[in-house]
Amino acid sequence: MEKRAVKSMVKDEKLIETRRSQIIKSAVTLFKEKGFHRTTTREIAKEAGFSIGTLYEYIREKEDILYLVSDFIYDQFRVRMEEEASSNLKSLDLLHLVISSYFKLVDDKQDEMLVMYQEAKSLSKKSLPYVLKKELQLCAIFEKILTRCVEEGHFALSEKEIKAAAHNILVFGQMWAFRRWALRSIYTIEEYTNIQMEFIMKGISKNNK
Amino acid sequence: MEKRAVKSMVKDEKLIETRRSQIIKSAVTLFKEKGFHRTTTREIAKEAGFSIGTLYEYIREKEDILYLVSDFIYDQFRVRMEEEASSNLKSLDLLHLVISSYFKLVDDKQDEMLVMYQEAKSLSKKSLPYVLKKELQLCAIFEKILTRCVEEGHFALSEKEIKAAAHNILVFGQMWAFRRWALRSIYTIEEYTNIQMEFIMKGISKNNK
Amino acid sequence: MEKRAVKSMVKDEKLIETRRSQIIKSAVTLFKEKGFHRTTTREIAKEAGFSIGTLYEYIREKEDILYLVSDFIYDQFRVRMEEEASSNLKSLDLLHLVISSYFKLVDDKQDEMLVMYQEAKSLSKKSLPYVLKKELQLCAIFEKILTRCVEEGHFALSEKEIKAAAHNILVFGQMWAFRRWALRSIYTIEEYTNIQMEFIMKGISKNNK
Amino acid sequence: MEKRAVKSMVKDEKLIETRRSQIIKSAVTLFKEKGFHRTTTREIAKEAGFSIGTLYEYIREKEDILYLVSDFIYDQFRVRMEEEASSNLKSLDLLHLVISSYFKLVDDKQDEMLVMYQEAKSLSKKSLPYVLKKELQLCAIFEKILTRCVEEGHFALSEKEIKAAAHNILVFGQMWAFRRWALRSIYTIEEYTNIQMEFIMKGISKNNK
DNA sequence: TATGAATGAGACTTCATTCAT
DNA sequence: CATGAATGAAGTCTCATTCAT
Repeated sequence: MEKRAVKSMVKDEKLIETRRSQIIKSAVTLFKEKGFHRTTTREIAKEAGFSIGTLYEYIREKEDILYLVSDFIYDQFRVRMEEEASSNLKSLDLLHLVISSYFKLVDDKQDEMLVMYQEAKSLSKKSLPYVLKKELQLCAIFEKILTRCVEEGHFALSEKEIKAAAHNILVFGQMWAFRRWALRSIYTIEEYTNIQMEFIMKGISKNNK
Repeated sequence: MEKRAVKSMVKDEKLIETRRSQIIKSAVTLFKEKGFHRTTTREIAKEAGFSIGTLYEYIREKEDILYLVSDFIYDQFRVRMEEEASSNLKSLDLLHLVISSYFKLVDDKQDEMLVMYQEAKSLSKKSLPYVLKKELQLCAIFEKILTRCVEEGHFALSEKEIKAAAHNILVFGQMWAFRRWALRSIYTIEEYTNIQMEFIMKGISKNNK
Repeated sequence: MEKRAVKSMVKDEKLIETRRSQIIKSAVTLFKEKGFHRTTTREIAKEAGFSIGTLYEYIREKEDILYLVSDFIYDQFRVRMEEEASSNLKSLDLLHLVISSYFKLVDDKQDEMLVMYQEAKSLSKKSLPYVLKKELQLCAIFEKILTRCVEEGHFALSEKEIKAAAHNILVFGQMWAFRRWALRSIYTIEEYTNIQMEFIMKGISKNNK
Repeated sequence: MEKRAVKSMVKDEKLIETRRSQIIKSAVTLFKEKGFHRTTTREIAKEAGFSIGTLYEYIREKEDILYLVSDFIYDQFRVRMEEEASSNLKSLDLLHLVISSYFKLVDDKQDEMLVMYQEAKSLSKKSLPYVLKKELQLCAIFEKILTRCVEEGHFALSEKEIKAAAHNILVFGQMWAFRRWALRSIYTIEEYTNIQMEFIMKGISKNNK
């Protein structure tokens, strides 16, 4: 199974989906502001426009909400990036494209990113593996493109170097969210993208050294 | 002032120092395990070996503990890295040295790092600026060395590129802690250091592109 | 606004009223016995027959209870006295009537009076003005009657003397509660009323001196 | 015994007296400001200029301080008033003199008065009788003078009326302290004294009615 | 299904009092 | 006699979760 099941008292699957997306939306708004621990379930229900009782019809415990949120955000990212990654471009161009649209996405979803990276550690042992797996899926997108680049001779990277590069790209995106307190006063997202893009491309380049 | 004052009811400065380092030690142990929010002040006091009353003789509120912990960890890093950074080496060698000892340090203090990066967001508006400043001080260490390298003609980097590079180096270190769930199964710290070192050095290198 | 708002988490206004009067009743009982400061919120909840959590659904903080109690007691007095004060009597008879029924009321609500006068000083800056205003409303009832008496030529009192007389009457009532340790062993309430009534009537009389 | 014994660990009686008057002075200052319950023993010790440990060498428990304070204030009043009461004047003049100097004293010691009347109810069962007795002693001063006045034919008052009058006088003084929130904006102490003096004198006068 | 009042464990924090130095 | 660090009981308040309606 790709997703961890979150038990609901309600049968109507459609309704579950509707309610849960309301929950997620409200939760993101609030977590952004005050973090997971300082947000109460009551607040989430209120923000979502229904009662605390109703909230608990769609989740079993507070932690479920954090999982739903994380899951949702990751899916958003994955879907968008897989879309880009399926473009019919030459591998090197694709790499550029996906990196820069990833950065753009991060800038767009800055708050969501922040929530995810700051609250992920609050996930229970039960949920964490699911979320980490999603992170690896994002990683895999870059790995695949990088592998193609290597296969097509653009770079000469070992397996491990490819993995490292993929992680690095991902983290460079996350940085823009979690270090925004420092970065935003120095760079626009375009500048940041350019500088990091060059850093990455040189960092995985062949010759040199 | 470099540090935020944390009020204590006790007068004996020596004792304050002793007790506070006991508090810090215990807090790190517990935060590591359960995070700041899930750790109770009672647990911290107990772990430190004294009563809850005594704990509150040395701090004013729970958040003080998080500040003390952050402050302590940053100081540890800064001191160690400033030591390294004052080595009498040629700039390029110094860069290598400081980066690799920084990575070693991160590996060593993995738990502390994790605590710091995961709980920093729980710091109050009051404490946060002090902690962010400390992060920038670490950043500055790398900036200085990079600037020297540029001045000595090893790289051709703009001001903004230097800053980006410094942040990147710092984050590559932090990654080892906060992505250890993925990285540790792929790399040893030495491998990780080598790969990232190469990535960095190429990333800031002159030619190529 | 005449009353300070006390926030409740509960929406049902009827229920709020019910619960709050339970709270007030319990609080009076306990404050009587041990005073505001020595009474715990837990005890109040228990006495009221619900849990501490429920108590806090109807108040925001302990001090709210004291305010509710004061407010309630004052209202009781005001309502009863305004009723009497609207009797269709000649002014002088009305004065006698209202004074003696006020004394009777004080005797009746001895405990409540005591609580109010002993704990009022524990009211926060936030609540105090509201309660003092209520005290002045009681005062005003006597002032009005006295003014009519003066207008009808029964007494010759200046504005300031009227105010003093009103305060004196009020305090003579309160005395019966807060000096009961001394007075009850000397007088019955009827005796006390008679003696003080004469004292008052002579005290504000015309001739003499 | 006139006074309740307050146990001390220290033998030197002189020292006990010195320290206790320091304690009383500090306590009055603080009680004035925040009341007995909100004042901590630590604060009292600090205000008095010695350590909490030392404080507890001279008292057994916090409540002792309240007793000492009450006892001290009453003594002040009694001493001053007995002085006045022993003047060689005709009874009626003496009554005027003692009443007006009592009112003056009350105005002078407004804060102490307030403390006493507001915190007395916090006295334990153990101390209360002693303090009430002191209040009765003050009462007795007026009773004695009034009795003389009656004996000398100035008024025609029964035993019970004398007692009531004495209580009334006392309470009129206290009022100036505990209703100062209302009275001070209407009267100066001289006005207040004059108005109440007339009220009292008429209130106990013979003829009329 | 939806509601929201009720619950109570448990969190943080204070402070009177003790006792070794 | 003086000190002040240590103690821990007890207080206020919060909030996730339940359940009758």
